Amino acid sequence: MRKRDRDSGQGADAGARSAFNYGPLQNQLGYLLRRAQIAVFRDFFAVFDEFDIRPAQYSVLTLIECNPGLSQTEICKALGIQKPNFVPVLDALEARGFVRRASTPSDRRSYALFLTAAGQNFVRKLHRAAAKHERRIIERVGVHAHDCIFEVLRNLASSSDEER
Amino acid sequence: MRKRDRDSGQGADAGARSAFNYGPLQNQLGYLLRRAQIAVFRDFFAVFDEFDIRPAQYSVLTLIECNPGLSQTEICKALGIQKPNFVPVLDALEARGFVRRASTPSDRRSYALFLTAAGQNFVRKLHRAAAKHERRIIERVGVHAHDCIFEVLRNLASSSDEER
DNA sequence: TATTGTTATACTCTATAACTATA
DNA sequence: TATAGTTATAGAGTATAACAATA
Repeated sequence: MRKRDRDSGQGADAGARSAFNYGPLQNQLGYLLRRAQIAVFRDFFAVFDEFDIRPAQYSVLTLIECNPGLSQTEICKALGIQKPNFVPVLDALEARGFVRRASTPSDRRSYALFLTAAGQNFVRKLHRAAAKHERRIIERVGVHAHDCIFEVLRNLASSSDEER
Repeated sequence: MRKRDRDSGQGADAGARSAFNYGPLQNQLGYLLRRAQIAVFRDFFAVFDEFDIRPAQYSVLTLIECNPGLSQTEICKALGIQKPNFVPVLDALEARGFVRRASTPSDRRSYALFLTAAGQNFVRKLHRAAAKHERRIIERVGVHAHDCIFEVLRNLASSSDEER
């Protein structure tokens, strides 16, 4: 069965655009941001399915790759994760042999985090998948729009950093 | 390999801008979209705190307001919510006297949803708060960027509608 | 047989308090 | 005393199977 074009048969609305009136929601950034993020993550999951990796795990691996030796607290701060919630995430990545908790001589409370050789190899594959995913998005919205939106999103995202 | 030269003695990084290297994440829409959405929702919560209303509840009230008489299934379709998850959401709004489940004569399985008078009054207050929230965002990113980003976000969001 | 609203359930994500071992 | 990592726990959000009433 098709969509159930509730507003009778006008061919004008040919694209079978959603028949609902979203009112003020249509002009509210928060709502659109959430819907867009869900849609983009859906594509992310499709591309990363074969690797059994979630967005948060990918960002953790990338951050450790680009900043070897960071502590757990620092990674948490960088990604906006709570320390207690980060423990099982890291445990899983360590159990799969991608990350190493190295004890630090200077402060025996904390660990310095590193990718293993397997982890480095793995994250390179992930980056290739991520690039493919990103190309699909650019193809959809256009290069110019893609560039333009980044500036705005970085601006918005940084507003939450400020209050810390 | 370099060993944590990050926190040598830098006064150079005066702005205390984040000292982390985000690598490829900086150029990935999914990551930025998530961070931006979290930041925007944080402001939403601040503005809506006094009303004890969450984003999903606000969107439900708005959709019923703009489309009186819709069934639960239709609301779910419009907002991308699973039917079982929608039941407690609606229960709460009904318990607070904002929404009415009206039995429909034509199909006795389904309810037609309407706002009560109190609900209509309440949602108007919410819209005013939402407008205030939106003005804060526009003030931050600029009118032009705000307009530009909407087009792209709607495009992205609609990509998930298509596959249903 | 199919659909509407519902219950039950499970899994993820997120948030907070409190513990331990170090500092 | 303060901090790093950890444990336990509780609350949202999300997903699926299955049921009763109705179509």
